[in-house]
Amino acid sequence: MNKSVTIRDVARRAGTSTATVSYVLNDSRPVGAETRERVLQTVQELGYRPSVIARGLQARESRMIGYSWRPMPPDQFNPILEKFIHSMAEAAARHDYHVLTFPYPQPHDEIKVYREMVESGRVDGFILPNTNMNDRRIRYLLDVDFPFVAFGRANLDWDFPWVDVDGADGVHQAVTHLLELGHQRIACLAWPEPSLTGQYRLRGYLTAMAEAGLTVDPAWTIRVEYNYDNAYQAMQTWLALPPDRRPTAVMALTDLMAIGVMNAAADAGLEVGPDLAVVGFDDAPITSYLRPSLTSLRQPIAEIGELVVTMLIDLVHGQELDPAHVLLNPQLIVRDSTALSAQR
Amino acid sequence: MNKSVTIRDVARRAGTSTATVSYVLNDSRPVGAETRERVLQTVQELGYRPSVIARGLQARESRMIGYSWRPMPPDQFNPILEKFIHSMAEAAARHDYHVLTFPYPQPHDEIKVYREMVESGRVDGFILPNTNMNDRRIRYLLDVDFPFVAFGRANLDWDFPWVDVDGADGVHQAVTHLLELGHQRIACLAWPEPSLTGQYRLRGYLTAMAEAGLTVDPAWTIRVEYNYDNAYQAMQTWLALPPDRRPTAVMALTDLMAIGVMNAAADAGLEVGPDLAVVGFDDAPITSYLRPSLTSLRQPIAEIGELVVTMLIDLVHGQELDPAHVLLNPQLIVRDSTALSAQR
DNA sequence: ATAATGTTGTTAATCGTTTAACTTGGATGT
DNA sequence: ACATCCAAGTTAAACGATTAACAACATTAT
Repeated sequence: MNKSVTIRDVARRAGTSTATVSYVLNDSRPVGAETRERVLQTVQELGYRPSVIARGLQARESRMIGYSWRPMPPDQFNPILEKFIHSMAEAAARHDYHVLTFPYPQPHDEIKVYREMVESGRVDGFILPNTNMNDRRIRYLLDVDFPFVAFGRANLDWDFPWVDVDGADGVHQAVTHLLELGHQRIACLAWPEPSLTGQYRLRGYLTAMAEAGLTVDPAWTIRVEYNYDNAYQAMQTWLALPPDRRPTAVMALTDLMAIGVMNAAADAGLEVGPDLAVVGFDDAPITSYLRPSLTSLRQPIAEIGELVVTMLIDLVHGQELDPAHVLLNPQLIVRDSTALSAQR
Repeated sequence: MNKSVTIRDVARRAGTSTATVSYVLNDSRPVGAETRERVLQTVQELGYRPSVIARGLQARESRMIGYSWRPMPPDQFNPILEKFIHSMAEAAARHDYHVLTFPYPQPHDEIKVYREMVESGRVDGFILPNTNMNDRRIRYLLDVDFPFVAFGRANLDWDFPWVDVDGADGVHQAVTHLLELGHQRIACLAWPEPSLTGQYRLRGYLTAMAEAGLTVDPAWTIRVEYNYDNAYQAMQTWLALPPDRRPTAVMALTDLMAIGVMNAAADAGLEVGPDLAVVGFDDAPITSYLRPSLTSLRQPIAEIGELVVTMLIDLVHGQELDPAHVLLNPQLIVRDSTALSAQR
């Protein structure tokens, strides 16, 4: 690890003061053409690069964006994480920022960990995923007035910048698609009450059904914690309903739950597609390789990653956010799990 | 964003010098009990927390670990990334380090991006995934003597610290399992020649077959670029072989390729498991939900993440690495895709 | 001719820590 | 009684940049 070259080395070798070197490098004040050339030349020769730390101290900034996500249990997957981080990292790099990932805090330690980051000057702002009502992280950051942009919404009366996917619209699209296919008894495999995202998505289901003038059998909505087994069992519950109440289509709030539904149906001898339509949410890469392939809702993850980061950087620079709230529509990707006739 | 409180504020309020505050906080020199108490008290009151940037400047360190991975195309998935980053972030945090993720450089820009990180003092070291022979990143970091730990191996004559999963052992385990089930015509769906990981895994196949005294039909090894379609087509090629040369089992080098194989077989009317055994690699969460569920090799990802980070931190602190090279065995998870009789 | 202005450079303070070197006053040893 | 040593502080110099304030000199205006 070779001793790193500092601005002083450059100045000495170029026969100028460090100030001049700095002015040249940052174009922050005119410098005589000749001197300028000499400095640039020397910078090249020595391979000098300013220390981001020293710069950070002077400018009181870290040029780091904090990001922490709720890790999945080993039997589940997060189909969007990779793309999300990567698009954030890319957008950040374009502005000379970087993404700092830190472990998700234990339930009641959130504040402690975030506070640490804030007070030690580790980061200039945060991107917050997995938001929910009364989110303690949001509450804290609002209280101390620290820059952040959320991926997801929270309390309506909290004013903070966010970007979110319109789950209601997505599910509405999907259910409308099912209705157009002729389905009437459509079920929705939802999440427990407290999940805000779950609420929005469920609302999309309910409004689509209402718009179609259909009465929704309460049995068609089952709320379960997010995992495979719960989804599998939920489908079994539906299969046990009398034929005239049994759903012919299921809207599942995630792909993994949709897979549970598909497998339960297949195990009961149904053919997914013709006998039972299934739609998922997230459009995980695996969906297209499943048999049958799974109709799902694709979130514009790359766009969101890019957006939250550029918004955050604007915010850090003290700018007002033009739209401080952005709601993006997911895209319905129709595959075989909602096909009326057998595939292949 | 409240004006942050500095060590000077603490010193003034506690009626001492900043040096004393620093000594108290770092336990770097004895301080009188009374003064010590007063300082700690004041730190509490003001909620003071040292600036990591100022510290970094003084100590010439960033306490950041750089990590960049090759992103997957949208139709593929990286089943281990999330767990890996998270375990790294966790291990790092325990030592007051953090993980900085940056976008994967374009093929010939690797050095540029890494050099930037090194020379600007952004990070104190790197974790390098997706290594390969003649890896430019490794070559560069070795040349400038900058700390890093690789997840994966490279040229045998390059001396650098790494942790890797023993792909040869993993595939050997799997093929042995297939042999024990009575399979003799076992195929291997491999990667193009240049992939070092691919070479190791393929070797495991060849040695297992050799140990069993079986002659390997050259047609049983097909090398393809990593994706679903190529795997699907490879299986079709095998199915077109005359019955006495047609494989009854396939070892695929990744789960996604295994899925391609399974689907091609199913489409050809075979029942995966009884008619054709399939084994994958990585044990993606999805494997257990596939029909049939997929036998696969699980890598100890969390352990690796923890290991590479602690090794790197030792390295950064100038310590010699006890074992500078660690080879971990994957674990074979047997599921239905290698079951002899139909499932359920 | 003199003042005002512009150009190009330097000096030195600053950001928030750490830490080597110094001060002070008391205790200890002979 | 006097040198020595120790304990417990403080002072000030880094670390590597940025930048306000100043200086020197040339140019232009009056």
